[in-house]
Amino acid sequence: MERIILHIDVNNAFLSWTAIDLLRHGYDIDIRTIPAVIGGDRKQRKGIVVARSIPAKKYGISTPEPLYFALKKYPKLKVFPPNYKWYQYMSNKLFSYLKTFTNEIEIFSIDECFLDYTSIKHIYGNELEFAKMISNYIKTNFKFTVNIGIANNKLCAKMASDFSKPDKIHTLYSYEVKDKMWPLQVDDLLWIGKRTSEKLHQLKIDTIGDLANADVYFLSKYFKNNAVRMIESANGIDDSKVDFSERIEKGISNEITVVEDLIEKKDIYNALLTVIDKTTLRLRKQNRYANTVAVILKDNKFRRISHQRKLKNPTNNTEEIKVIVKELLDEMGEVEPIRLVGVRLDNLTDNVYRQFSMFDDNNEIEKKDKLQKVLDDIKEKYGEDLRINKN
DNA sequence: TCTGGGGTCCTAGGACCC
DNA sequence: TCTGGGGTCCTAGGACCC
Repeated sequence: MERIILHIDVNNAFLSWTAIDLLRHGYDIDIRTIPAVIGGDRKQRKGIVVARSIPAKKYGISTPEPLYFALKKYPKLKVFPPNYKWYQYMSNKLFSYLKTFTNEIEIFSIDECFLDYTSIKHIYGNELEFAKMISNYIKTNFKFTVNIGIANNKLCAKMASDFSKPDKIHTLYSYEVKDKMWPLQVDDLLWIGKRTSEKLHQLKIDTIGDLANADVYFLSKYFKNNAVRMIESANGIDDSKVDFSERIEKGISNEITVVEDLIEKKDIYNALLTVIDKTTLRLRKQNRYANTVAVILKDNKFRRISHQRKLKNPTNNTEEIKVIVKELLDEMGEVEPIRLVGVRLDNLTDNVYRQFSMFDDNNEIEKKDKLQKVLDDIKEKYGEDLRINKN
């Protein structure tokens, strides 16, 4: 039996959700109807456009582009800060509603998901009618709009939801791929990013149809194992399942752009300390442990440098990770002025299987973990910004 | 005053083992 | 004065998504 997959995508999610937030607080303009963007603080060097309204798009404003450029294109542009907690709330509201129909929903990001309609079609009937129904419900009750793509697999459903916006429902059934997808630029195909599309254009592969009919041996010379996947995608072939199991992150990371470039190693390390606190706390909240620790830096020329280390024993202890981060940072030697510092904890496991060596003091390790728990509890109680004075 | 932050997956090359 | 081949693990960096 052929599968029926829906891809549901919130139109201009962050901007729409901020618009709703503003309206409910008495703001008299719906920022979806004027040239407006959601953007970071330029003084904090976070000045990029995260989302833009459709009127802003008409001035050529795109995402993610520096706010500086966006304002040059349209100086009267309205800029609003992001509110991620609110976005998460709206996101949950949407997904909870969709889960009243089926649990076969894969949350792809904060504002989009796949829904496997195959097994509920006999209950709710024709998928197009169903899509219209949920689309209307969301618009009426949640005050934002979505695009819905309907297809026989995830890839085509996602491609379809992207066709034209906002508040639209598109189908891209397998038999429609040739007519609806092949004429599009190869750049529009999922998983074909900037680098790959540049290479493809050099090879005179410009449309998705060109790629669909390209010779796999020819393409393998340039894209290795990817070539097969790319050609399959262009033909609208995708066997991947809607994965509705609870998503467990493989690794967690935090990074922060610093206000002024850091030159001294000790300043870089100090900036990393705050990041480590944040990341390790997240890890402990999940009751998990990291087997790999990585330090990530971005220099003033926007080059990323990273060093990582696989650990002998998994840990989620802040102090232990600080020591490793320090060592990794020292390993990196001389670096250019640094604008971003980050930490990534990888290869996460649920249980600590500590291989205590006979030289380790088990009591010491247990004490450390207990102290960590006490500190976490204090932070929980008094807020994360509390800094404990060490004497 | 130009360029965020959080993820996943892949690859090339080196180390090391048999 | 020659020097394999396969496999696994690890690291650094790149590409992609939102």
